Amino acid sequence: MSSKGIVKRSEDFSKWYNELVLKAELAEHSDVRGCMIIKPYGYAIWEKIKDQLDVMFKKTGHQNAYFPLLIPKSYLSKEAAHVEGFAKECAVVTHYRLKNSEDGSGVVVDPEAKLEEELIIRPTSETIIWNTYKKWIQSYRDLPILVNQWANVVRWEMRTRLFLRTSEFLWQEGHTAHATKLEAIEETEQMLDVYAKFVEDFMAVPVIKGVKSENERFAGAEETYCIEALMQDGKALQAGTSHFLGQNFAKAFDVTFADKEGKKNHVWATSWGVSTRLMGALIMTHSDDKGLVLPPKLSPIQIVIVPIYKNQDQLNIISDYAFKLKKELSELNISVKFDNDDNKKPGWKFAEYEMKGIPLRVTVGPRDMENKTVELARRDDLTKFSVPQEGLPKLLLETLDKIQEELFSKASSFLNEHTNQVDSIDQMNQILNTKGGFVEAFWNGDSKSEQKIKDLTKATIRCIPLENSEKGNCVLTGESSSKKVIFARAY
RNA sequence: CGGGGUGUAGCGUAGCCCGGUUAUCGCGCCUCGUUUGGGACGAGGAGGUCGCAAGUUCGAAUCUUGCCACCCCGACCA
Repeated sequence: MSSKGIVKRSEDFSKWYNELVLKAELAEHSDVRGCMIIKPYGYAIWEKIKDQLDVMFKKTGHQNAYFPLLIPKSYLSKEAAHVEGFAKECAVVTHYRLKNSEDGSGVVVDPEAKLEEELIIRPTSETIIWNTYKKWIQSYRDLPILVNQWANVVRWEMRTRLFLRTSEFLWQEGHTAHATKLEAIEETEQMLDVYAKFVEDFMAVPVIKGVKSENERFAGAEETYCIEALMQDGKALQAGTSHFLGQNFAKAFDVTFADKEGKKNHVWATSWGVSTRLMGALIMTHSDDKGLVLPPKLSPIQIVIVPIYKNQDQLNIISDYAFKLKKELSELNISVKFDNDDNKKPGWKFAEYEMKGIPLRVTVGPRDMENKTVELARRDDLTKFSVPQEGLPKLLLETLDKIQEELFSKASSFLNEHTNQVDSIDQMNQILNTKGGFVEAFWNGDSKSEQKIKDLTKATIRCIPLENSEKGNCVLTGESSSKKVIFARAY
């Protein structure tokens, strides 16, 4: 199906990433520019991500709902900053019918079927949701509204990359409405914590929590909280955002509620989202030159059993054992594949499951059956060792946990080693041009300085970390500043 | 939108500069047999609007013009 191997990370990281996505059968390009087909294996990983996040959202009191894909154009113009941020990348529906072309060569848009008001394919759902919340909210008793939706959105990006930035992508967007500012801010922070916890505990990707500078803030938000991850090539990737929207959308859509005293107030809002971009973060954090490396908690298949045999009798004996092991592991909630496909040789299977990132491989051959052992191979560090069949399920369970932990600690070490403090632009450039990574520096808080630094270094402020008490001098102007921020070149 | 590149079988490609009979090779696919502890081997077989359109020519995958699509780098980007 696919030829051997992929280009090395050290040769061409970008190419490595693309080849990996294709060869691990996560996704492929569609015939529409910037759109991707998520293949079953890639989608299985996304489903794991989705299912776990969904549990976490529900535990924090949220419910799922679904709002329409198409939004009246007029909605988008109601919040000024919001339209400014999204207008340039909206796909627009102008007609509702096709007809056969006169020359019979295909179909054409029927000019008679022009829509009175054009429809926008949602780039995000704030506008349609706040238009709806207006109808749902009259009293403080109607609050809070804690709703999430799993959906697809379309943003007509100039340049796209599989999972990292596609014209259409899958995501969840939470949209909540609150009676007080404090409650909305608490919600925003809570969801940021949910994201950070998920990304660290399940994806094994360490993140830095912070808020965005004004320049990088979500269009229409008063404050954008984010988690930032660091990829193996030293570039940053925004992994999730949680926005405190203040009363901007409530005012734009005239959403008010009567408080206990009967006084009318505008509602306070939040929105928060993560997307299939998380797949990109997952891939670029752990994978290596042999292919994908998946953390056990998100791997659709956690253990693969590969039999080695010379004849049907041997296969029968091994199969009996493999099915028994598979059953025992299933009882421990471990997902197992026994690959007894006779058309592929073991070596082919080894390489294939390495490409797919299966965390653990159990190899069983006649020799093993005789010695009552199996061979265990870890995907993350590529070690192999022989272990007794006695007590194997428990050992496998422990090893999966260990892999999960070690992936996280390895990624954390990488992040720490690639976080450097600087106090001059020269130093910043020097770091960014060599090892890359996060650069901590003080900043005077001015958007113009931020832009200037970007022009000089191609680095943007990824975030202003939440815990932050030191003082220093602005890396650009030398002014005294209490804002220690994280710069990086980013995806 | 600027710069670069690509388009030939399911996938990856040679051929193109310098036009010439039946379009190259590898992987994959089908059949049979032998194999199976790190991407097996042999024999046989199937599979092609050479991105699209027009032009030049006795003759076009190859030359000319136009168009389309995608990829990469940049600008842009929650």
